Order: sequence, then structure tokens, then C-alpha cells
Amino acid sequence: MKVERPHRPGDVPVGLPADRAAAIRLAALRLFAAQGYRATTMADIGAAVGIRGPSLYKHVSGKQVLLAEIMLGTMDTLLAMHAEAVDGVTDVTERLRRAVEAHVRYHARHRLEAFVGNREIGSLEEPDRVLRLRSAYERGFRELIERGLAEGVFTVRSARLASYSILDMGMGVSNWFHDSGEFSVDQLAYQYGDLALRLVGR
Amino acid sequence: MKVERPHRPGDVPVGLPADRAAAIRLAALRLFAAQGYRATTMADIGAAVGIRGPSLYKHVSGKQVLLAEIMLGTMDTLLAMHAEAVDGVTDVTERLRRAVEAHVRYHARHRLEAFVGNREIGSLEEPDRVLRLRSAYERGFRELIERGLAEGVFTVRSARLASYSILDMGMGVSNWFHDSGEFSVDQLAYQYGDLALRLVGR
DNA sequence: TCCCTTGGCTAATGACTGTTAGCCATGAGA
DNA sequence: TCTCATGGCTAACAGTCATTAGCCAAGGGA
Repeated sequence: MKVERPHRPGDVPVGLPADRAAAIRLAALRLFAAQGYRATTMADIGAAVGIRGPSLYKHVSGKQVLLAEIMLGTMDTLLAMHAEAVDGVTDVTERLRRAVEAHVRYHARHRLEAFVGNREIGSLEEPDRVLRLRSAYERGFRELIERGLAEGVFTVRSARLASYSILDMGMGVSNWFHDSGEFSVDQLAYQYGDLALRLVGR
Repeated sequence: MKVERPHRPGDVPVGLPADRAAAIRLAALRLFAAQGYRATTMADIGAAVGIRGPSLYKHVSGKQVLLAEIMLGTMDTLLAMHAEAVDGVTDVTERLRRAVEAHVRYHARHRLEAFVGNREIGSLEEPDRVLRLRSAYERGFRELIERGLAEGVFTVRSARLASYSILDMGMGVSNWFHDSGEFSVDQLAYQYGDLALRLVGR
């Protein structure tokens, strides 16, 4: 049984990154997003790169590690984009605009990572590090809004509710965005920046 | 082995609803929310109501049905709250305010249902009906915003982005709300109503 | 030409899980 | 007092799955 697949160690599927491990990580990301972590089997991931499930262990060390890498890489990228966006900007309104734009840009450009990152925290065996990073990220927005309130340029009852709202609406982008849609990433980022500034009272 | 639990068909755990099936559905909801659908076993659900996994089948017909009931009940309640909130209100601003308040109220009061409903659509074997209901719900918000634009009382570039934003920020409430927090459900609903009206340009 | 690393493969392991089958104590009603 | 529906239970079934073990072809380097 199962004679249709002889051993062909040399052949590499076309159209995939030369680095096998990178192709596996990408396939895992897509499958985790489409089916969920627990519903995705190692055999599924293997099939997506043209090999059997057990062969994956020649390149990566396990399913849980694949998920952890996605989640940590996600937070690192998000925090880096945020830091770069607000770097050197002191005006609080402009700072919030740029932070929101980076937030939305991330959730449009890294749709799958964000989607998996938001849904599969419970599937992580050691979520602490990821949770700490998320919490620090949220705190950054809240403190920014609090500063705007202190300076009198924002008028919002609760900085916490405003920061949650802004973050949640940006995260929602990862639920529906696709590249051939009505808006480009840049247009989307700009419009969400506007919406967020309105929300905090300009 | 396993002698610590003799047959005691008569004893009902205290503090649980008289109706065993209702207690099971509640336990399933809590566990699905805390651990995810696939990570929750029938044995877990049984343990939460003081019986073994297989005994559940004397009251409910299976795990998938438990999930489907939660998801459909969720959408029914949400749509009913929405309909009741906007019933008889013609002014478009007031109509949007009430719709948002109902939306937020639902996501605070039915935190777990909303949370499970949003995360486990992919675990439903037949998601079509739920997806249709969700899509109709979103359409209601978008059309409301479009009417406000046509009447000239809202000023927003894209009704779709605005409706997504408002829905997403309300849904986010189910991620963090708890009864002993800073705001009551009513306070929360009111404030989110405000934020939403600001977002569409009053 | 020969060796050995690389990266496939199949088989096996060990564990878990939804569901069904079949048994039996309890207690309500005749 | 007797019967039987109810609602527990354990055992068994029929899978599924992550991971490990061990085998082997290809091909690059000596």
C-alpha cells in the first residue's frame, strides 16, 4: 500500500522558498489561519510543502514551536513597526495618528499572523511572554491618549475604553482585508487614522 | 480501579439549574470559552456537572450540537436585542446610538457566548446559517450609516469601514469585560454609543 | 570510485477522544 | 410490594495524531 510516492530526496517543489524550513513555517501559518491550530495536523503541513508529516522533523522541531515562532515573530514585528512609526514625533495628535496607521498597516499586511495571533493565544503552552508584549503594546496607546487628555487636545471620558476601541477596530482589519479589495493598505491606514482621531475628539 | 464513585443516580449537585441539560450547556459554554472547542473534551464537560463523559448523552445529543446551539442562540439573541433597540426610532443618529448600545450591551452581558461565537465559527460543521445571520447584522449597521450620509448628518469616507470599526470595537468588549470592573453595562453602552457617534462625525 | 551526510520514507508508539453498548441502583407510581 | 423508566456507570470501539525509530536513495566531496 502507498506505493505511489517513491523516495525522491532531491526534488524540491517549484515556487517555494529555497529554504525548506521557511516554506514549512509559511504553510503552517496559512493552515493555522484557515483551520485553527488544533485542527491542523503535521500531515497537513507536510502535504502543503510536498512531504510527509514525519519528514517535517528534519527541518523544524515540532508543532508547538511553529506556533510559538509565529506568535513571537508577530509581536516583535508589530512593536518594531510601532516604534519606527512614532520615532521622533512629539506632537501627541500626530503621534497617535502614526501609531494607528502602523497598527492598521500591520494588520493588513500581516493578516494571517495577526489572525492566528489573536485566536490561538489559548493554544500556546507558554503564553506569558506573548501576553506581556501585548499588554505593553496596549499600554502605549493608553498612555498616549492620557497625554492627549492632559494636554487638553483629546476629549474622551475613558482613555482605557478609547485605547481598546482603537486597537480592536484596527485588529478587525485582519478579519476581512485582502489585497484586491476596495482600499490599498495606505488608504486604509489613513482612514483608520482619521477615525481614531475623531474618536478621541480630534 | 476507579471505585471512588459509586452509582448515585439520584443526587444532583447543588447550585446548578434543576434542568440537567441546561447545566450541561452552561458548562460547555464556559469550557469552550476558556479552552476552545477542540481542546474541551466531553469528559471535561461531564466533570463540570459532576458526571462522566458518556453520561452526557442521556441529556444532549453530542458535542457539535452543543456548539451549534450556542452559536445560533447567540445570533438570535443579538438580532432580537438589536430589533428591540431600534424599534420605532426614526431619527438616524438616535437609531445608530441605540443600535450601538444594544451591540455593546450584548457583548458585555453575553460575554462568553460572544467570545465563543467569534472564535469558533471554524469549528462549526455547518456554519452557513450563522454566517448569513452575521452578515445580515453587519449590513444593518452599514445601511444605517449610509442613510446618515445621505441625510448629511454623518461625515465619513466609507460606510463599510465605519460599520466594521463600530462592530469590531463593540465585539472587543467581550474580551475584557467583567461585572466587577470599572464600568457597569449601562455606562459602557452609553460611552461606546458616544464613541461611535464621534466616529461617524456626529 | 567510495563514503557519508542529507532528507526523504514507512512503521510503530503511546496517548487521547467522541460515541455506543450494555449493565445496574434508585425511587416513583401502580 | 413490584415494576420499570431514569440516569448514572464502565468497557469497548474506531478512530486520530504528534512524535520517534529506523531504513534507504541520491549526490557531493575525497
